[in-house]
Amino acid sequence: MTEEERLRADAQLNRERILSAAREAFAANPDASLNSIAKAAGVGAGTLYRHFPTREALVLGVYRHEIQQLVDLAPALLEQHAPLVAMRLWLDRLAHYGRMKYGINDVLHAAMTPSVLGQTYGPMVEAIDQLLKAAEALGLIPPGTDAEDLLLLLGFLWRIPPGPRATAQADRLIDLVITGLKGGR
Amino acid sequence: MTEEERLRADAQLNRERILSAAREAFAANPDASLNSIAKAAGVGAGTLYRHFPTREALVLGVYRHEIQQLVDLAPALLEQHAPLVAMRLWLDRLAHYGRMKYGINDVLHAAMTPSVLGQTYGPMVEAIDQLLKAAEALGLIPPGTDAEDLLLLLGFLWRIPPGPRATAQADRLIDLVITGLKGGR
DNA sequence: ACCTGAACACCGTTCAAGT
DNA sequence: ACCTGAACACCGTTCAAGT
Repeated sequence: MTEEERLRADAQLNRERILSAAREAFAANPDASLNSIAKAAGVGAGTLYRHFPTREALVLGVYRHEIQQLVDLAPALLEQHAPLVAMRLWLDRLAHYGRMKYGINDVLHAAMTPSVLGQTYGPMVEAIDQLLKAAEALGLIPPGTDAEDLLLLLGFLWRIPPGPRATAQADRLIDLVITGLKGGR
Repeated sequence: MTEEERLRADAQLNRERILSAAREAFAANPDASLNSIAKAAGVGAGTLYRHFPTREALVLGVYRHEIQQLVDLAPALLEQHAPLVAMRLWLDRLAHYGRMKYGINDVLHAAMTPSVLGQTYGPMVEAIDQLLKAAEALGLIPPGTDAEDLLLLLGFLWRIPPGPRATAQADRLIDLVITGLKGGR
């Protein structure tokens, strides 16, 4: 990233310290306070706020790579599988992220909101759109399903109550969604 | 309610003052602080906390009647319409609640969580179950869909971004869900 | 039996002062 | 140009003291 290069050396170091401390803190407790993260990072509160003006921005910074992996996975799956199989596998992967307790729930929620910082929202929608378009092209689903609609619908994935039944419930609901997508075909 | 009758007269009055103040406060701002609500109700903070130990409990108290109306609506609709039509109308109503900005989003979220205070969760699941069972009985949908699954899935209704497109988006997604329920029939 | 409201620990956010 | 950290206003929650 060019933006990162332009930072002064100490600023760059602080940024990495904050991200590292936040990663640990969120893993232990998704609601960790920003002040406590700043302290753990050995950094003034104001420094954290300049690097990450909002809580969402910080969470997004922490999970940037994970989200990118998810986005990159869509075209990769489409190369190796039939569209609806790729869709299914991608949704399983999304559900997997939803189930980890790293507080990634919040980030995906943030990634789902077409907010100002939505550098992540766009790519997520695009990934889903690729999957939809591939299935449409083969006539597997009726055309016209909106990728943003689907992303909104998929929000249930990170609200599944944790526990041994979580995976089965996710599977059942993904089945229902895919059936809905096929629209009677 | 027998419990309410057993309250001392002043306690009963305070309870009503709190609910009334909370209703107004939440209408203006769903994130209104509990202290500010206690002050607006002319009541000590401790009093609010004894009546409603958690924020959820207070929000639930405020919207108790609205939720009850929604629950009662399911059997009423089933008497006058075919099961899938009743389902559709009920979901429209649910979406309508989701769209009002009264902070009812929070309450429905609370009503969806099988939490300790779930006096509302049970009835909501039951209402959905009635709609599902009626459709199953006529073979309109395959048997076995779990009402709790469906309620979880429906969470998108109160996360629809407000605006002129909200209604249309809700309609599209409800269509998709109903198609998914029908499972190819 | 119920209520009050000061007090506590903590939160997000800002900003003067430093380097 | 960037950082520090005290300070501010506010939060949820508790609990001794009242009636």
